[in-house]
Formats: sequence, structure tokens, C-alpha cells
Amino acid sequence: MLVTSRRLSCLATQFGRAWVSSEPTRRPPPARPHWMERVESPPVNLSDTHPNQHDMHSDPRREIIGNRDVLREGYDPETIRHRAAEIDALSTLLSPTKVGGITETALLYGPPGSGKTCTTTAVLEEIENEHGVPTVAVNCWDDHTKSRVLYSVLKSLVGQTAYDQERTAASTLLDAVKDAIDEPTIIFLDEADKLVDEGVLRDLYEIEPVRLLLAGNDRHRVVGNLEHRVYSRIGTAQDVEFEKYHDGQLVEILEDRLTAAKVKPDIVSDEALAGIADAGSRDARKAIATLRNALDIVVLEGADEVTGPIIERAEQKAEQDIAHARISSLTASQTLVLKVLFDIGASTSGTIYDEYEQRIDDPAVDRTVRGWLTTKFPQYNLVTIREEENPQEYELTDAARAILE
DNA sequence: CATCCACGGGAAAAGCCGGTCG
DNA sequence: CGACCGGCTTTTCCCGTGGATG
Repeated sequence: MLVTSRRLSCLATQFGRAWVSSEPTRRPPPARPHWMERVESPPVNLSDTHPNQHDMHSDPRREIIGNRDVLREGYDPETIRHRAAEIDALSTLLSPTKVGGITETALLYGPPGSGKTCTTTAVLEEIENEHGVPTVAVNCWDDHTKSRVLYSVLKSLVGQTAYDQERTAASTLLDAVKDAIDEPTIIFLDEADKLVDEGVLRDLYEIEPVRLLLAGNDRHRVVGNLEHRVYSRIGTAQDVEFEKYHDGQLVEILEDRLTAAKVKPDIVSDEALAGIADAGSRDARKAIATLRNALDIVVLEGADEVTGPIIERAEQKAEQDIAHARISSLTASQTLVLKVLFDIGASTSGTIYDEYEQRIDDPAVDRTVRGWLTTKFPQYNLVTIREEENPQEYELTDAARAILE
């Protein structure tokens, strides 16, 4: 099943480019700078803390997964597959001869799990290593406010700072960032559509040597209403669009991980792999999470191989882990709104609010609850909005419902 | 030294309101 | 008209700091 020759030949055709074939030089772990923790921290994954890793000496099961690390969220693969065009576009856009030239901004957009982050990270790493161009990456999901973005940028540029992240004025941080930048520098804001205050984009953009890379799910959300206020000043931004992987491509990506993770052969059949790719609904992040969970189930339950039912459970677990973590981060009041939704099913904001108000002593005001329903909860993938209804209705996602039971 | 309190700042909540739809 | 939506603005909340006070 793990057809090595197929993988290699595929690689060869995918990447004729020099920088790709210099693969092995990529990612010297210690050189992994600053923001790496951020990339790893995102939304959480309870199952990441799961079994083995330690105490695996006498455990015969350790044979099953040699290196589970490769399967964790945020791990940067050795090889970027099926993104040759995007890599090409990014490399051209960011090549050192252009950095410092005309200030341009690149806009990367595409659905979740379409390789935006890992592709861009790889290209940036290449540029930093080969050409000495400083690069900074910020995940705006974690750092979605102005001060946090600036703090994060500053920390990447100068290491530890004397500033207190929460307490120093954004303007102070901005000045410090300006001072720290004296040569062309690439700043990559991942999930830029999660920013609360897009003013920070303009602030960063106006620092002369800075070149911005913005990534998000759809172009409209990323540029959206900053079109006039910021975007026009940003000038001609170059778009790089990422599309969902096809199932076949996803299978190859999963095969790479299986090999790198040194998973014992025969645990995951071709058929199972296809099933996992299918469950991932063309989202690489989700597919990998499903694979990881499926293998954990196999290990924990001593199964012989990954089966259909295991894949199904693994898929649900992947979603629920995330939902669980998200729900834990909510306030009691916010959780109550979800419970109301759980009890009464899909409803309009008015109905939800009436019921919510009944159940709590000091309810938040309706505008606030509406804000949660339309922005925060959907972003957390806890609620979906049924826009076809008029007025629109809010409904819990399956994962959220499973947690609230 | 221990407490108290006013202050500065960001983030989140609350308030306001014009607009849409049936 | 009533119910709801969502952009924008204003207010409140919250917390570390630092100076004053007992």
C-alpha cells in the first residue's frame, strides 16, 4: 500500500523546481524560530496529548506508530504536494529581488485545510534561509487584536521584549516594531480575516520595508470592508488562490504522513486511507486529524487495522475535540445560549434570546447575544446560520451538540 | 511595610440606528 | 408594522502599575 515508488515519481513530476528538490535541507528544527509555538498551539487538540510517547519501551504497540509527532496539528511536512503553482507564485512574488522594490501585498485565500499555512511557511522558510530575508508569521486566530498582533511581530523580530503584552499601548508597540525593522521584512498574517481591528494592517503596511502576506478563507472576508480604508493604500495586491485538494491528492498527502510517522504497514489499507481522505471532505487538516485519531483508536483498543467504523469515530472525535476546547473557553453566559439552542433547536435570534433571558439573572443584552450568534459561534464552528430562512435561523453544529449532551 | 486608590489601556459589552423583509 | 440584521459608536469591565497614605 505504501507505494514508495509511486510517491517518488509523483514527487518528481510535481516539483522540478530547484528549491523543492533541495528538500532535505528544509526545516532544521533548532532554526525554527519564534512563532513556531504559535503555529502549534492553535485551536487545541486534546487528543494530541494522548498515549505513548513515553513509557513505550516494553510496549509492543509502539511498533504501530513510530513517530506520532508527524501527525500532530501544525507539523510541517517534508514535502509540499500538489501546490507547485502556488509555491511558484509565492516564490516569484517574494523573491528577494522584488522585496524592497515595489511594495506589494499578497493575498492568499482558500478553504480550511487547503495548504495555505504549510505552503507559505515552507516558502518563507526557504526565503529566510536562502536569502536572509527576515520573515514573521502571526496566526491571527490566536492573536486577533491589534496589540497582540504587534506584540507577536515584535517578539519575532527581537526575541523577548521588555513590554507587557496586555498592558502596553498599541502605539508604543508599533513604534517598537518600526524601530526593529530596518530592512525588507515579510510579515505573514495567517487567518487575517479573524482580526478585530484591521487598522493594524494599515499600520504595518505603512512601515516602508514591510511586505504583507494576508491569508484567509475567502477573498471577500480578507479584503472585505477594508477595501476602501486600507486596501486602496495597499495598492496592487497579488492574489494566490488555494483550492481544495482532490481526494486522490489527499490520499498522497496522507501516505506521506504515514511513512514519515513510521506507521506499521497493514494497519491502514489503501481502502481505509481513501475512506479517511473522504471523511476529510478534502480538508487536509481534518483528514490528518482523522488519521491520527484513527491510529490512536487502533492503539488503544488493540485493533488489527483501521476499519470503516473506526474512521467514523475518529472523524467525530476530531470535530468534538475542537468543539470541546472551544466551548470550554466560553463564559457561562455564552454557554447558556448554546444550551438554549440545544434545547429548542434551530431558531431565530429573538426566540433564542427570550428563552436565554428567562434562564439567567443578569442576561447580556440582545445585541451582544446576536453578536455571539452571528460571529463568535460560527467562527468556532459551534453554530451554523441557515440563511435560506427569513429571518435567518441559528443551529448547533453536530459537534457542538455532541458536547452539550 | 501593607493597603488603598486612581489611572491608563485594551477588549468586550452595550447602545444606537438605518435598513430589509414579509 | 413587527422582527430582525449588522455597521458603527460609546460605555463598561477588568487588570497591572505606581504613587499616596496609614
